[in-house]
Amino acid sequence: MTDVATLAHVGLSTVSRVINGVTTVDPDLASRVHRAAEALDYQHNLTASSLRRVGGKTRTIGLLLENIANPFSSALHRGVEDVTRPRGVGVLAGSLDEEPARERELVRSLVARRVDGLIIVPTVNDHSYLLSEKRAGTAIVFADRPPRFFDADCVLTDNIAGAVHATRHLLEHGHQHIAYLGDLRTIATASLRHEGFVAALTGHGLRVEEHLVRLDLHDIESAEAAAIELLTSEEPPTALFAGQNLITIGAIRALRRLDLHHQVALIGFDDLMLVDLLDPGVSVIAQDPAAMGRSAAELLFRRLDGDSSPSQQLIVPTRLIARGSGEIRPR
Amino acid sequence: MTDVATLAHVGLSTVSRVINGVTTVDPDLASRVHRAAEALDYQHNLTASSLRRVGGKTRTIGLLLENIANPFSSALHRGVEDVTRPRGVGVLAGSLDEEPARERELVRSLVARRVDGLIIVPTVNDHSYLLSEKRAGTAIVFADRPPRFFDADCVLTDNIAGAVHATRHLLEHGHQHIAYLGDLRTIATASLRHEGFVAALTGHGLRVEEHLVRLDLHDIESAEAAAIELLTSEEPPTALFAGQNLITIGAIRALRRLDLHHQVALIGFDDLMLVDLLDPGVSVIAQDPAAMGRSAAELLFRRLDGDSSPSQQLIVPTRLIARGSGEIRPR
DNA sequence: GCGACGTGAGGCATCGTTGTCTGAGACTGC
DNA sequence: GCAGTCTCAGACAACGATGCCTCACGTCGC
Repeated sequence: MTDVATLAHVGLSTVSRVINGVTTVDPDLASRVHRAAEALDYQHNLTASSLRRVGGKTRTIGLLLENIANPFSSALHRGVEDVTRPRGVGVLAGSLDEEPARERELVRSLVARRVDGLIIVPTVNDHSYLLSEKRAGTAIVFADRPPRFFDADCVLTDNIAGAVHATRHLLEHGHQHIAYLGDLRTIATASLRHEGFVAALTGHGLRVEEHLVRLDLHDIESAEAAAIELLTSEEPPTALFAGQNLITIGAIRALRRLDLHHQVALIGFDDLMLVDLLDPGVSVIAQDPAAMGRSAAELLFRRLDGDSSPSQQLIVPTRLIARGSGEIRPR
Repeated sequence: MTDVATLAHVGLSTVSRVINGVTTVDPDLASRVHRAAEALDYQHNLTASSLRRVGGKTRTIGLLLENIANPFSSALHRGVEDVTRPRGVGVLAGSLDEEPARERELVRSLVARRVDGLIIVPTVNDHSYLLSEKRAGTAIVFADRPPRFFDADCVLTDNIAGAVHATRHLLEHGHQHIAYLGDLRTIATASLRHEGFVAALTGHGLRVEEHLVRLDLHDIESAEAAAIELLTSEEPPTALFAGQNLITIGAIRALRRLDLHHQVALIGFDDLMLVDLLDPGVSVIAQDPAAMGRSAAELLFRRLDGDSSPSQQLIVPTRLIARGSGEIRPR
């Protein structure tokens, strides 16, 4: 910048003014500055700029996802990007892999980089560790899962309503023995879905058959194994409700392996690509991760723009997509 | 930091030394500094630090992908993350959506943030615009697609070999009339795959039947339409080779719509989730995007660590996964 | 006992910017 | 013609850290 100033025969401040588009600069000087900047291929340094600027915004936010590579997370990421990009804000994303230590470690490193805000799909079950960051002025929004012991905006899927919807759908198709395959109980969304499942059954005057409930499944293999075990047991279910997309895949595999995919009903929570091409097509409770990402980013920017109203909870509705597997009736 | 120094009754430099783990500090002073930092919940400011440090590394890299949300890109992203994380390096990722203007715009914004390096899956067909960044010391690695008019490391899939492999596989199963459905010709990988297809046919003594070649397909819908058109034409192909995953999905849809999925063979380039559960399973040429991401990141760090040897081209092999659809014989 | 030397702490300039202050010069109104 | 006002450019300090230099102090050798 000094070099540009020297070459253009102007003061340092004038260069700064020109770069920042201040209008009260003589057009002649401005064009000299531009030519000099061009000649030296000068690149504005945003880090130095945000260091000096009042408020010190870095125009960068942090995004903590379960796993960047999974379709739900990456769709959410894209939703966030669609909102940040027009504002010229960068996104530093990281995967937590359900490890609480990583969440804390990544938050630390993002705070050290002085991100303006954080969007977190949390794994930790106590977020009081974020209090000091919040006091320091970092805006924080939670997505998909709510914060615990901490007050912040969040964007959630209506997990209970979705699970109730799925379960009722199966009940309405005549099923009395519905199995539930769920993710780790430590994951808030997983326990809410389980809750919805239980609520729908009891609301329908049925008892939950505990032998048909399998929790703490976290990958395709364990879900497949659990489903096979259930389906080959003495009192097998006539329908399966899979609490999450990898579990749904495991369930599909199990049903096909046992050649029961036309007999036993299946509904999965969260949509999957290509399942419409299977026979039968897999019915799902679809979430809208891209919408969640967009909403989370919008909430974050509202805070960054100075909104200090009480924290909000946004609920994104789910929708049932009937494709065949959820409409199979019991024999 | 000044506050910490005051509270701990030490000099500013000592605080800096303690924070940076310099060992020549009196343990007594060090613990006083740590206590003071704790009490004030002091957070190290990495941006200011990298501004002052010699070399000025920000410990952040930029990653430009086709679209963060697509499975290939997000797997590559995860591969990059797995290498950057242990080094405490952050990743700023962005989607280009095949728009050259976005590539230049994003590179600009990343350079303004003074990233240490860039990993680019390019859309632009002239990368000479990167010369000044390279001179300024930004390490640059290309992934999936090579740079043009610019010298840099790159990590590529063996597109020609993969396409040859797929085509030969179909030829070996007796097909003489193979259709090719390809992505935008402006995309380097797409044109290489087409090239491989042509090479395999001519190498087998066959002419390319131009009426069976459809290029510039970029989404599911256009691919499906093109496939339907081919399959319902007067001289329909007995096998399809789909040049990319969305095209493969379009082809699957078309075959099912026409109920030809058990008659007409199909091989897709790039693997897809769940296609093993379809009937028939879809045979594919699988790439390894996570490995590409890891390799790209490793090449980048080698440069950042000072390696200045001539630029390398790393070729990641593909592998054919036979699942049924590619093994259908012509009638 | 004194100078040379090694060790570790503090002072100060500095990284690349921007915000504030000052002042030169033009312009207006009486 | 002069005071007052307005406009715009440049000098300078500061953002939060680190690198270099200096200096105090203790140790060692002669």
